[in-house]
Amino acid sequence: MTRESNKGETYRHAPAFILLFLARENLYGAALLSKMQEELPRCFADSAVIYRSLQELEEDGSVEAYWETDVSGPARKWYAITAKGYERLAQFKEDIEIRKKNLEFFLKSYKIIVKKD
Amino acid sequence: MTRESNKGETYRHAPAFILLFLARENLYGAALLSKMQEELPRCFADSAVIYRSLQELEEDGSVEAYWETDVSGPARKWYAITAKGYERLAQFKEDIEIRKKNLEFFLKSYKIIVKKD
DNA sequence: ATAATGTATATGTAGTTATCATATAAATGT
DNA sequence: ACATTTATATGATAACTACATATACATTAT
Repeated sequence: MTRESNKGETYRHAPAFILLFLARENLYGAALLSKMQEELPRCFADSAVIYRSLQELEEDGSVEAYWETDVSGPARKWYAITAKGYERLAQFKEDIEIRKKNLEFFLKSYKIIVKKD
Repeated sequence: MTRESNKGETYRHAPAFILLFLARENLYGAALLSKMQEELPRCFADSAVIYRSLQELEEDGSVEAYWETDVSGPARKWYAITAKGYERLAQFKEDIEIRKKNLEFFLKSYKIIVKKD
């Protein structure tokens, strides 16, 4: 492998997980990142992934944004999931179920191969 | 999203799954691809992924190759997993367990959000 | 006043990965 | 001879990732 760096562990989950978190509550970018880092077993996101994915989701119409300027500190751009975002979230869910099955196939087969728990 | 094409669903599993299949039995590229397409819920691999990943794994020392020329049809390049390949497979297993947890987090949260089975 | 710090959004860019199409080659069928 | 089948391999473009860096505003310290 050219890739011995052990980097590149995000696996394109970003939009799916962002929509998931926004389905629970409206969030601005930095808060979204914090929540993900707290709650995900291994968080795949850094601020670049978050902000760029949010931009893409906004262009796509999956989320809507509004600025909060009346708080202390720099303005926050809050995001809310839209009807289209819920549709995409449902599609991601179908996709993730299949991906999970693939991973389960791997782990089941691995267990047989190494013959130990 | 710039990416409305609904393509790009491989998520970098290729080397992990190739090593898994080679841990069960030696295979040549085309046979490996067939097995994967049969056994994986959604196969992420096409022949380009298979052959390029096999090359990378060979350069890496994770697999060894030998040619079979005494069969009908074009020569087959068989692959066997090495000790180093088993090490990498074990690393992939650790990685996949965590990724599975992320997906389970997604599905569990999704279930709560949509409030239906 | 102004300099440093903290919070938040955003982008530059180089390296890596994925996709689809296409190329090469040998044996077999007609 | 020519097309078909099986098999390995690569070219080119698009997409994605990672880490660094930039921009901006407000608060706090000097």
